[in-house]
Amino acid sequence: MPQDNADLPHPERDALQLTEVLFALSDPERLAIVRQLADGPLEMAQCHLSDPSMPKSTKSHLMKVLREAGIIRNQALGRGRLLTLRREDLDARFPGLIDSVLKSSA
Amino acid sequence: MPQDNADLPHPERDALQLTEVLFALSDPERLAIVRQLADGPLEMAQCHLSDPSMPKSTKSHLMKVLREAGIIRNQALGRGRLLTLRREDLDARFPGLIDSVLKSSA
DNA sequence: TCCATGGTTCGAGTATTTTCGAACCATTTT
DNA sequence: AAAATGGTTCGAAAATACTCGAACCATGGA
Repeated sequence: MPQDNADLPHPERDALQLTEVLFALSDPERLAIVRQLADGPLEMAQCHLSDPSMPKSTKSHLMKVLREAGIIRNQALGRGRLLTLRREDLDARFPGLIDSVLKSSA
Repeated sequence: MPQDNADLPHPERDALQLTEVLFALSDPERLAIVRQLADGPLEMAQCHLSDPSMPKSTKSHLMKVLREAGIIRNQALGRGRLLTLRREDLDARFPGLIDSVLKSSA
């Protein structure tokens, strides 16, 4: 019986709030995650943080803030999680924002 | 003896931090202030907040966060203060960022 | 079926931000 | 010089956010 629940809530495109997005991006660790996802989806286990010894609950919380802001999609994949930057939604809602943030943080 | 002290510290252009800027912009009240300054400098007394009854110490603190992030300049003018969006510094450091934020919040 | 792997959730403690009054400072006006 | 105007700074209290262990959940492999 695959795909029971384990599905996390994601805000609709139209519900994305600029200030929430900016807040989520204002943390260096979260921004680093977003940058890793800029080149395409990544399994969460392959998404590494600056501090490799960080507890998984903390890592999970970082992802939650990004997901609830609508910046990333977090879906079940095998026994792990696939993270995707919601670039199309972000571009539609806040044109140029993600591009400039990614370029500025390069 | 005019212009004794009363001069606040402002970060140099090169010292601006993207995450600090994003954080400062992530508050609705602060973002609203930035939008008012988009059309040119404004005397602080003429810069109105969503809640007109907000104490002046709170207003001053909002300005402090924006100033310390390097988003606005706050200089003495007469018996008040002149607020200026540091658009050139921001554009030089984070091309397109302020434009997209201003457009997205319009 | 049992176990290992990868993650989420919850709760409590900690740290950071926000809020706001009181005190203070500078400039202009009277 | 005194008072009014416009702001900053300093605490301290309240609200938010972060951190992390423990418990739990789902999937895949032995």
